[in-house]
Amino acid sequence: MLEYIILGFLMFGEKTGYDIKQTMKKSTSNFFDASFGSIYPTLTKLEKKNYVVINEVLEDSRKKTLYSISEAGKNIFLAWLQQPIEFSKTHSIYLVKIYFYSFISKEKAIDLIKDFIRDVNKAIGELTEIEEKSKGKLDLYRSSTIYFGIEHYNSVIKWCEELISNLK
Amino acid sequence: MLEYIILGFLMFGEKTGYDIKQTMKKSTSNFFDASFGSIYPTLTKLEKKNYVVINEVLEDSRKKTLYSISEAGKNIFLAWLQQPIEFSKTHSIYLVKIYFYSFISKEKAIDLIKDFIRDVNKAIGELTEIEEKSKGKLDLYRSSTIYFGIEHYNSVIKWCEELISNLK
DNA sequence: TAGCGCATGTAATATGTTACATGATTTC
DNA sequence: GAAATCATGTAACATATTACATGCGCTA
Repeated sequence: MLEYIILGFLMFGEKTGYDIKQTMKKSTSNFFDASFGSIYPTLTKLEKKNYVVINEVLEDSRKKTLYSISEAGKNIFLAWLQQPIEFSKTHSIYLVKIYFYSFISKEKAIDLIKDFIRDVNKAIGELTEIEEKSKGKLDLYRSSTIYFGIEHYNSVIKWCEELISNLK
Repeated sequence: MLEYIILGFLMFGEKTGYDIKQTMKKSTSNFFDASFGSIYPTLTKLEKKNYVVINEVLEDSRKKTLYSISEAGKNIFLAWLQQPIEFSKTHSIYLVKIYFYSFISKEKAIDLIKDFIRDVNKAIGELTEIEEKSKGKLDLYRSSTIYFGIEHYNSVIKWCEELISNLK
């Protein structure tokens, strides 16, 4: 999976491993993120498969390893992209915990859910900031996914609040 | 994670590994699921830690390995449950793909999104069936998570439709 | 008697995170 | 001169999936 996503980011232009991590943080992190510990080994793997090409440069007196996508890389990326969207059920650990809340007191449950709402609101704030900054810079698809994140988190909060009011 | 979730299911009563899988399918699979290949080894691990107790029985001339939660198991489960809900960003692979749709034609993108909507609708149908069957049988928390799934999928469809209409 | 559901389990494989390790450059 | 950011990478560890392997009991 990560292989394709990295290729996707390289479709927008050559990048270092560090750049990829930054781009993820500022764009897909609300629905997909990866660590350096997976990005660098994946880039090495992609290079061995000849899907990316390495270009060592000295930029601003700082040496960088720039990766760019090869023709073969573009081909397999586009083939993947045109395959049906796999409908994978979203792994939401927060729901799992709430699922079992009948085993704790109502008051404790409400407190925990309220704390959670605070965290979700924080995430909305971060995403809104990203949305503001990227205004006009992104294509419809990319800006829609950010918008989706905000909408989704809002619906999570709404659901939490309804749950609390039903509990009372 | 799975360790706690299995303990949670055992809080409702003793179960076999197979039972746990079935229960997940009929309750949490829209936001959390596990395979036999992870359930059985986890049960063994929990037994070694003395968090569950094994009870080999012969039920309907069929031998079963029933697991029940121990006092120690209840304690660590409840301790986990009362800790703050970790706000983990949801991993949604479908969004990743759509994020890169600027690299395919608008027509192709619309077709793929429409196919996806069909799959999501199918999932809503399955969840609605589960909701119908469990009506009145579940506590507020558990029924809320099912309701959440339906609401969430509906919002995914709404978002997809808006995206399509914006594309046109 | 074939196939399905019940029931348990292992091995190979995939996939990724966290922590560690290093070192340069830039900003305060 | 300290701290933050840029930049790359490895090793230990965690976690889970898929495929395989096995076998019983029920039903069409």
